[in-house]
Formats: sequence, C-alpha cells, structure tokens
Amino acid sequence: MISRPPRPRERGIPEATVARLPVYLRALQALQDRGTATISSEDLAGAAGVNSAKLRKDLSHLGSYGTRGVGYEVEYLVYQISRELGLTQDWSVAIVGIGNLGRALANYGGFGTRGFRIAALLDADPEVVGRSVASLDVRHIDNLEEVVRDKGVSIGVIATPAGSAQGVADRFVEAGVTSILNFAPVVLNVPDGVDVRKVDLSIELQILAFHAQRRADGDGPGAAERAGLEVT
Amino acid sequence: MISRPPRPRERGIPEATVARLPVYLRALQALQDRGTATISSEDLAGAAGVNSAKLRKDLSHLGSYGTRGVGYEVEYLVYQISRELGLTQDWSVAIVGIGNLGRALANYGGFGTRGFRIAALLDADPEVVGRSVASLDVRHIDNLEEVVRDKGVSIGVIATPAGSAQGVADRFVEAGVTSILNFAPVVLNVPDGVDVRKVDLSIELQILAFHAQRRADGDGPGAAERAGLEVT
DNA sequence: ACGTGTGAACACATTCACAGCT
DNA sequence: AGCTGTGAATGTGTTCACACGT
Repeated sequence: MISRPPRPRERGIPEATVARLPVYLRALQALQDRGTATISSEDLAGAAGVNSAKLRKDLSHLGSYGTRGVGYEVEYLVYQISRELGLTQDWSVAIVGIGNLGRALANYGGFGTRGFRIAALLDADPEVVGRSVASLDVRHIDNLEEVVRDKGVSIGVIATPAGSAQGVADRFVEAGVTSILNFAPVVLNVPDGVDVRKVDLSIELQILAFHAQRRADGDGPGAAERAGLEVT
Repeated sequence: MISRPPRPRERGIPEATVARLPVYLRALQALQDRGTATISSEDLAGAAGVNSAKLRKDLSHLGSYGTRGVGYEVEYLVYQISRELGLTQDWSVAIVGIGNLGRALANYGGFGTRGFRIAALLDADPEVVGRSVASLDVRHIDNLEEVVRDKGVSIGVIATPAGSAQGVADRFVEAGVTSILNFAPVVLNVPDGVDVRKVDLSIELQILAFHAQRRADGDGPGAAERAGLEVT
C-alpha cells in the first residue's frame, strides 16, 4: 500500500550493506509475487542467505521500517530498498563489445526487474556492426559519444577483449559516463569521481581453486570452515 | 629461474588477500611477458590498482619473498602466487546451462592463463544437446554425475535460468563437487563444506545505480568520495 | 510475548610509519 | 640509500544480547 510517512533516513550507508540490499530486494520481490504481506528478519534473512542480526542492522541503516513484535511489511520494504538503490528511476545502459558475452548481457532480460534499460550496443568489428541483437542494432564504436549524449547513457558496460577495455573506458569517461561495469580482465584507470566495478570470471575461479586446494591439503583442521561463503 | 628454498609459509591467508592475489598474478604475468625481472611494491601496486602498503602486507602473508632495497623477483613471485592459489595443478570445470552466457564462458579462452580445463558442457534443452560449442559436444544434464566422476570435475559452473539453479547445485553437491560458481540470480542452499561464489549482473548494476544516485543527490558534500572503487 | 533496533564486544581489513636488512 | 616487512593505530564489518515498543 506504500502510504506511511517518508522517513528522514541517515546519510552514509555502509558499502557492505549496499552490496546486500539487491539480494534482499530480490528475496522480497519473490515473497511479494507469492502474496506474502509481512516477514520477520529471521525468515527474510534465511531467504537471503545471511543471519538475522546482519539483516536487521542493514535495514536499520535505511530507517526504522519494521514493526516490533511483527516484522516487516514486504511491499513497503520493496519500495524503500528500491528507492534507496535508485531503482525508482530508469538508468540507461550502453554495452560495448558484442561478442559472446556482450550478446549474453544484451539478452539477459531480467535486468533486476526493471530500473535499467539497454540504450545501445556498440562494437568495433564491421562484421558485427549493423546486426540486430536483442532487438537493437549494433552500432559502430565511433558513435559512442553521440549515443551517450542522445540516449542519456549513465552506465557503461565493457565486454570487450582486455586490450580494448582501457580505451573504451577513457571514451566513456570523456563522454561523461561516471559508472562503469567492466567484464574485461584488466585493471581500469579512471579519474576520481568515476565508479568502476569489475566482474572477472578467472578471478572467481582462482579463488575457488584456492579454497578447494585448502580443503584437499589441510583436510583435517578447520577444513570446511569457509562453507557457503559468497562474493562480498 | 625458480630455485630458492621453499619457504615455511603461514596458515590462514586473509580472505581479502586471497581475492587480490589473482589480480597481482595477472599484473606479474604481464610484466613477465614484457621481460621485467624485478619490481618494487610501489610499481606492482600501481599496476594492480592498490596501494603499496596493502600489497606488501598481502605478499607478507605468503612469506618473505622480496628483497629489501630491491623489490620482488617477478618470476619467483608468479610461481609462489600460482602455487598458493592452487594453479600448479589443473582443475576440471563443468558448465551447466549452454545459453548465451554458457557459450560465452565456454569460449572464454584465457581461463586465467591455465590452471583450468573445461571438461564438459551440459544442458537440459534437447535443442542444444549434441551441438558442438568451443570444440566440445554439449551433453544432456542427465549425464552430470557420470561426467563428474569420469572427468574428475572439481568446479561446477551454473549458467542456467534462476529456476533450475538450485536443482543443478544439489546434483553437483550430491556428485561430490565442493566448488560452485553461480551465475544464476538466486541464493543457493548448500551444505557446509561446499564453497559457492556468485556472479550477478543485476546486483552489480544496482550497486552502480546506488552510487550514481548519491552523486546526483548530494552532489556537493563528499560527492566523489567513492571514486575508482572496485568489487571486493 | 514477540521481534525489531541498537549499543557494546569482537573480528577483520586497511593504512601509517619506521625498524631492519641489502 | 632504498625498499621490504611489520607492529601499532585506525577504520570497517559482524555478531551478541537485550532493552524497548507494539
């Protein structure tokens, strides 16, 4: 029903909390779809794979949105978290590098259940430019600045080979894009004020290998200690 | 030249350090390719996008592999980090879900410059089963247990739709796989002793949106505070 | 009676700054 | 003289346990 008075809300939500809010949001949306109206921190924590104290502390950073003795109203929490994450507005995304990965990203429909809109697909390869992917024409990378301006792109996704990534990042930054999601296996250099996040398959595999080796090595003392751990 | 005496090496490398070792390794391999023999913490830190104190503390957890007044021998460090991460042995990987993303993963050649071998591709869709992707035949998911056993799979990659992910995870676990990399947007439930890492596009976008909104909102005070931040 | 919200204790991670080795 | 390795200081994140409101 989303009708309670808007809360004052403190500044400065911890980074670790921000990283978990999308997980809570997804769990809440699933509950909403199932028609659940209210949920306790214990149950929501279970669905999100964290412990309940952490969940309560996280939510407390957004304001006092629960009811003691009862729990949280699902619909209201969905709204509050969405608003906090900036999902009540639409973000325009451009993807550069329409190889296998770029295509996978372009076709990935459920972009967090709304909040994001793919505005353009760009590539340098004349073989790829002009093709239609996910009902969008792939345009040449030379149009990057124009596309960013005309479509109001605020998030740039880099899915190019490693060698091209820094150049694309530079052009994004130059064009005024201050949020970049990088899938290329390189460390990007960007000026202050630009926010880069990276997703790196081989790093994740290497971390898994490290723990797997630990389990095989030591086996005995404190072997299964890191069970169920997730990316943080 | 890899010839110095093997160091004792302490137990228990901090998780945050483990997550950065692959980044250092990649930077070092690039240096090695360029023929650099020796590097200071300052320079390596620059290449890896961290500060030098952090880099030195990280490396100190592996042992005393530097030379005061000089720096680190590139080749030796590459070897030590590789060994620590378990990359001196080969890990057999099975990918389940050969959609756009699964194909992208299968074709992603540089699997951290060796250490990982794709042993099998599996899918439930009869339309996809039997096709050849990245020079491997896609096999039906029903063969999961057999493939895990026969190919010695130790890392399972889940690239299925959200609805199928938990079922696949259960089968991996049942078959004895204790390392899982999950690309499906769900929280996986696994028993203790199983290590799950997740990669989630929409979570990354939502975190970017949060910071972008902050920059737009507050703008003035402490606006560009989170510049250049990366996934940790 | 129940479950949230939160101070206090603890654990982990980063940064500083310099002693100690080459 | 220069750069590593590391204690000490600081900052961040997690968990505990219970007071408080409903």
